[in-house]
Amino acid sequence: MVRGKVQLKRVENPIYRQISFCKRRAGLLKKARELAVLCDAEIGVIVFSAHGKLYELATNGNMQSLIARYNCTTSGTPGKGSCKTIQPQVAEEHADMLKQQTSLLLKALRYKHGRDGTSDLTFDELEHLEKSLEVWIYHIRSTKMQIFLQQIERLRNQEGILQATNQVLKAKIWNQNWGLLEPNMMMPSTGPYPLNFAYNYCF
Amino acid sequence: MVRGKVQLKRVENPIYRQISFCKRRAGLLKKARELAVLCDAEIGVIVFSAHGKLYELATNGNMQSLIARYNCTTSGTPGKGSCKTIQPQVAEEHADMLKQQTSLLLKALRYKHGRDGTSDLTFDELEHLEKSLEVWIYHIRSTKMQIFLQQIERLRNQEGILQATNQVLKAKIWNQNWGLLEPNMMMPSTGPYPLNFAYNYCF
DNA sequence: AACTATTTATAAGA
DNA sequence: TTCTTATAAATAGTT
Repeated sequence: MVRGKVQLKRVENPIYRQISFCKRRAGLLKKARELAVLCDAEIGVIVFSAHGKLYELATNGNMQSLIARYNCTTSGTPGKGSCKTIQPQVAEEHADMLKQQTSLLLKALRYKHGRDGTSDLTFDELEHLEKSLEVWIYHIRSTKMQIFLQQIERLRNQEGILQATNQVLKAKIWNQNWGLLEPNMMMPSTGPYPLNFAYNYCF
Repeated sequence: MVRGKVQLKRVENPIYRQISFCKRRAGLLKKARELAVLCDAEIGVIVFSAHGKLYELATNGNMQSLIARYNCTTSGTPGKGSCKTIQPQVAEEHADMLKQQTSLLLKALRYKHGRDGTSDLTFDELEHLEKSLEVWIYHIRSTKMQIFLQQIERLRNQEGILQATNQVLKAKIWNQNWGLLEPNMMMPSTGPYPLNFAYNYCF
């Protein structure tokens, strides 16, 4: 039985802590379900036990769509700090290299052009040009493949959340079109929804 | 006072529903905080009222990191269904176009090459080649710019969540390296963490 | 898992 | 809204 008020501190006995965790977790999820039904709310609860086990509840049946809605609602206040990425640097290097080779080829062609149809380019120069072209093609292909492979992997990972985001955004747009929500919902100030919609949908 | 058991159905009177919502929401968040402290759990609660207002609790102080951890933990079971994207199609078309022009240019160079250093290409043919090259460059640049612009926008949107993901994953890797977690945590079967880490970090 | 003495939450009233 | 209070619900410790 309960002896005195519960102290708001970690239960030290690991057995009791585990029992408490089970009971209170069940209680929390029950409360969440009740709140959702009684008050017409949409609720998500994520619980990680001390050992990393995940328990979850999404009253709409889909945690991803709830997270998507959460991200949409909070999109006006994105996390600060810079996210250093590797890929853009690599692609930038490739781009610079391609630009150099482009100008080289154009220069060679213009040189030939200036000679009024007759070529001064030697066999070796042409061979060099061909090799450059092949290197160029190689880099274009490898860059393209890199991008595609990463796109595919990323899309696979993000598929669910983007779909859910789109559902939420489509619902918002539908509601906007039909004017079923109050004005502040029709023109939310928390984020540029059509922009996010486009980017999330396309990418 | 409470009269009889509460029926698990929507409170019809909107005034009472609103009052119930406030009280029960406060209760739910309190329970969540208690569970987190008493039982050493990490908990996130997201509540959307019927009118779309957001209330949230993340016991670690950062909902994004919790969502990131959630996504990592559930990454073994991604949402089904296809996410149609526009960008890959566009890029594929560009790629095909580039491939055609590449083979065209190589063919022209090989033809010239076969003539043993002397050019049979007329001024018009060279002009055509130069124009093709310029079109090629234009498409490379526009494709590249498209990709970069979308990358930038997407990175801006995803910055926060990816950072948080990385924190969680780095922590996992650190724990793996130092063996602080039990074996099943050191080699989780729910997803390829290093792979996800790499992709999230790079892209 | 089940029990039960208590604490805690909360619906309705003020 | 906030406080009060009667009652339902949750749960800590035990079995």
